[in-house]
Amino acid sequence: MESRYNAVEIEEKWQNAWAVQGLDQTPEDLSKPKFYALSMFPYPSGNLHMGHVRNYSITDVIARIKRMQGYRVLHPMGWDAFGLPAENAAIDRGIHPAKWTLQNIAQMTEQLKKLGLSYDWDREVATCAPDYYRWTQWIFLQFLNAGLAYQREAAVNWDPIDQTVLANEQVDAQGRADRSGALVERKLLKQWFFKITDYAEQLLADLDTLDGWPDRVKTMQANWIGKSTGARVTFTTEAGHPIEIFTTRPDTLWGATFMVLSPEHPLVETITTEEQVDAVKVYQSEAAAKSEIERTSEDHEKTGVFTGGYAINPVNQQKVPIWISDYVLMDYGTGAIMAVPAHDQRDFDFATAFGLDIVQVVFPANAEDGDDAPLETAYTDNATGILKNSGPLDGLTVAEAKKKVIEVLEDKKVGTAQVNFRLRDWLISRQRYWGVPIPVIHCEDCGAVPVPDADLPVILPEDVELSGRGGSPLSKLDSWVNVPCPTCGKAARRETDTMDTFLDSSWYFLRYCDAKNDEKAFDSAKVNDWMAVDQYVGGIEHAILHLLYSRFFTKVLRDRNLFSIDEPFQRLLTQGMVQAITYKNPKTNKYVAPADVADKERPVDPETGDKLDVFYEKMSKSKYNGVDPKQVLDKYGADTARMFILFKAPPEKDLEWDDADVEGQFRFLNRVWRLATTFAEHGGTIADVEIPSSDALSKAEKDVRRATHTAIKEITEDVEGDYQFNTAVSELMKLSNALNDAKCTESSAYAEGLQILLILLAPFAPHITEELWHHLGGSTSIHKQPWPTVDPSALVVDEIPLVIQVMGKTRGTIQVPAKSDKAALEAFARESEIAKRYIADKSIKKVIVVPGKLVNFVVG
RNA sequence: GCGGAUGUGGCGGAAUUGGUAGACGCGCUAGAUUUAGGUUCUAGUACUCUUGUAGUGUGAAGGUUCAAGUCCUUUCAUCCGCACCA
Repeated sequence: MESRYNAVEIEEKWQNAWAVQGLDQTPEDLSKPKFYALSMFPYPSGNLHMGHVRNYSITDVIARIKRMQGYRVLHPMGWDAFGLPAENAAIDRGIHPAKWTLQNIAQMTEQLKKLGLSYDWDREVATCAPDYYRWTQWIFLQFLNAGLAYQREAAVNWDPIDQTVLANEQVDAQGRADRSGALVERKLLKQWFFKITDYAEQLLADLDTLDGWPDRVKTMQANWIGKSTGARVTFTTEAGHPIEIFTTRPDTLWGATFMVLSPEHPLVETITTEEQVDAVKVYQSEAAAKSEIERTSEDHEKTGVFTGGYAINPVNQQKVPIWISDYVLMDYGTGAIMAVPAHDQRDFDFATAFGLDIVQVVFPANAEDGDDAPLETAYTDNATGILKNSGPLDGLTVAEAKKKVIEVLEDKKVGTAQVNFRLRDWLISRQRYWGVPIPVIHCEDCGAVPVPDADLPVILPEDVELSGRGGSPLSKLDSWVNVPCPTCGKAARRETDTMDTFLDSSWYFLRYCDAKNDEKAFDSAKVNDWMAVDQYVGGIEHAILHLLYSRFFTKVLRDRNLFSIDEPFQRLLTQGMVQAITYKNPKTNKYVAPADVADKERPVDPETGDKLDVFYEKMSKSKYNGVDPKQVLDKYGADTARMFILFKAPPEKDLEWDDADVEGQFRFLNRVWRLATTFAEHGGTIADVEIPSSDALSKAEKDVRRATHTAIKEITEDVEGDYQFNTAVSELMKLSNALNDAKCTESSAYAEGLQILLILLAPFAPHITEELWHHLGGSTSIHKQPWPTVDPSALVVDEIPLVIQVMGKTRGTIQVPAKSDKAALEAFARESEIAKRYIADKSIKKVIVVPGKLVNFVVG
C-alpha cells in the first residue's frame, strides 16, 4: 500500500470491487424496517454539474447511514429522459433525439459512478424507454377510464418559436415561454387535460399531514391551489339575463354599486347597448391584443368601458351599471364580479377613476350614526367592522354576516355558498415529437377510443423529420397515423400529441419499487411495502409542479385501488443552490471569468481596467463561474468533493464554492490517512478491539474514549431529523484532532477511537474509509458495519467546569467534582477566589444554582 | 400589496433550545521543518483601549428575567415565492 493518499486510485478500485460484490443492491430481507431514499432524477443533459453532486451526495449519505442503522434501503437512480432539449439537438445538429439522449445517459452514468453513490443500478429507469412509457400510457388510460382525462377546445399558450402549446406553469409572469423565451400568444386548439381540480381540496388539505416538508414549499402549493370560500350570487340584467358572480365577501352585497365583466365574457355582447357598442368593441380588441407583459406592467391602473346595460342587485333590488374591464379575469371565478368599492381597493380605484358610487356598509364598531365622511381608501377592517345599511345583516360582525347572508341568498334562491380554487386543470398535450404518444385513436363514429392494453406500448416511431416548425412532427407520418379503430375497425387516426414530460416524472418513484416488472406498472404489494419515499431530496424549483403532480398521481392511483398510500413523499429536503464567486463589470454589465482576474483582492476588468463587482451567484456558463465536477474529482477525488459539499453549508442553504475550502477538506482526509497508516506501521489493528473497564484506564485513555463517544453521540443526533451534515463533519474533525493529540496510541482506547472515526466517516467518504478499514485489519466492508452506539460510561467525567456569575455576568470558572449536588455547588462557588473578589463586602441577596452548569450570585 | 424565510468575527458557519457567544473549517500572523517553494507541525486570531482581576459585542430600539443570539413589542435591511384571484 502506498503511503500517500491517492484518492483517484483507491476510489476506482473500490467502486469496481463494490460493483462486483453487489454491495448496493436493495436487500430483500423483509424483517428489517424499510427506508426509501430518493433524489429527484435528472434530465440527461450530458453533463453533471455541482447541483447534481450536492443533491446526490446528500441523499447518498442518508442512504448509507440508514443502512448502517439496520434499515433495508431503496436508493435508486434514473433518467427523466423525454423533453425538448433532445429535440432541439436533433434540429440543430441532425442527431436523433434517442441517440442523443442515450449517449448523454451513458456519459452521465459514468460521471455519477465516479462519485461513489450507492445506487441500486438494477432498478435504473429511463422514461424514454418503451418498457417505461408503456406504463405511462397505461396510467394515462387509468385517468381516462376514471373520467379524469378529457379533451377540450381551449385557448392555450402558443409558443411561436417552438410551435407548441405550453402549460400555464411554463409561462412566466412576463408572458414569456420558460424555454424559448418567446412572447406567448393565445390560440384555440383541442387539447387533452387532466382534471387535477377534482383533487384540489384533498391536495390542499393533505398538506397539513406533511410534517417533514419545508413550510415554504407547503405555502407555495397552498397559494397555487388558491382556495377561497365565499358565495355564488346571481344578478339579473334588466332584460332578464342572469349573470353569475363569485365573491368572498357576500356580506358586502348591499354595498355593490356596479358590476364588472371580463372583456371576454360571453354576455358582453348581449348586454351592450347600441350607444356603447363601438366603445366596447374597441376596448375588447385592445384587451385581446395586449400581451401578458403589457397587462401586468401597467401599475394596475384601472381602465374600462361602460356597456350601457344595468343589472339588479338581488338583495336590495338596486339598479347597478355593468362595466367591462381587464382587471376581471375570464379564467377565474365566473369572469364577472360585483364591485364593492367601499371595501375592495381595486373596485375603489375603479370607482374613483370613473366616478361611480361608493356605498359603505361596514363601519368601525365605535362609529357614530351619520359619521360617514367619504372614504380615502377601501375600508377593510374585517376583524372589528360592523355591518350597516345592509337590511337583515345590520349590526352583525363581518364573520357573522358572512354566515347569515348565505341563508338570505338561499332563501331568495339567488345564490349559495361556494368554494373556488385558482388551480386549473392540467393541460398535458404537447405538439412535440420527443415524448410519450397519447394512446388514443380518433374514430369518426366511436370518438376518442383508448388503445387496448394489449396493444401497448404505442411505440414512438423513429423515422420522423424534425424541423422544429409547423406543429406536431408525428402528424406528418401517415403510415403511423392511419390505423383502424380498435372498436369498429373503420379507418381512424392516431392522436398525434405527446404527453407533457411532467407525467413521466409523476410516477417514477412507484416504478423504482418494482422496476423490472413487464406484466404491470408495478406490483401493489411492493409499492405498499416501499412507499412512501421516506426522504426526498431535490431543488426548490420543483416546489409546485413536479411535487403537486406527483401528489395528484398518487391520490388518483390510490383511488384506482393500485395501492393504499395517500402521499408519495414523507419528508422533503430542498437543497440550496451551489454558487460560485462571480465578477461583473458594472459599467459594461459583462461578466469576467475568475481565471482572468489577476488580483482577487482588487479585481479589475483586464480589458477596460474598471473595478469589478464581486458576489456569489448560481453557477452558470453565461457568467463564466461554473466549476466542473470532473476537474475536482480528478484532482481531489469524490470523497473530498462530498466532504466539502456537506461541510460547507447546511443542506437546505445556498453553498458558496471555494477552492480553498476544498483544499481544507482534502487536508482533513490526508490527516485521517496519516493517523491510520501511522497506527498500522506501529502494528496497530482495529480487529477485535477490546476496551478494559473504565477503572483501569489512564487519564489519556479516558480522554480518548470520551472524545470517541461524544462524537458518536453528537453525530448520531446531527444526522437524525434535520440532517445537519455540516456539524456532523465538524464533529468528525474534532475526533480526528483528539486522536492526533492523544498520548496513548498504543492503547485499545485509541484503536477504538480510530475504528469509530472510520465508521462514522464512512457514509461521508466511502472510499478512503473502506481502504483504511481493510488496511487496519477489517475483514468485511466497512459499509456493512453497524452504526456505533454510545457507551455512557465513556462520557462520565470526574470534574466539570462550574461557571461563576455575579449579577448574571460570567466572572470565571472553577473545577468541581461532577457529582456535586446543589448545596455543594453553592458552597464551592462561595469559597472560590472569583466569588470573593467580585462580591467583596456586598451582601448576597440570592443565589441561583443550575446543576452541572453555573452558580449566579445576586448581590445588593 | 400578500405570503415564506434570513440577519452572529475578515469569510462559510456553531451554540445541548434561556445558562461561559464565536465550535469546526477557510483565511490571516508568528515560529519550527525543508536547499527553496509547496506540504507538514506548533502557537495565536471577535472588537476596543489605558493590555486589565478591563470594557464592549449576535441588524437597530425597547422590554421580561438572577441570566437573552435564544422569549415579548416595535423597527430596519436583504433574499425568495405569488401577484388586479373578486
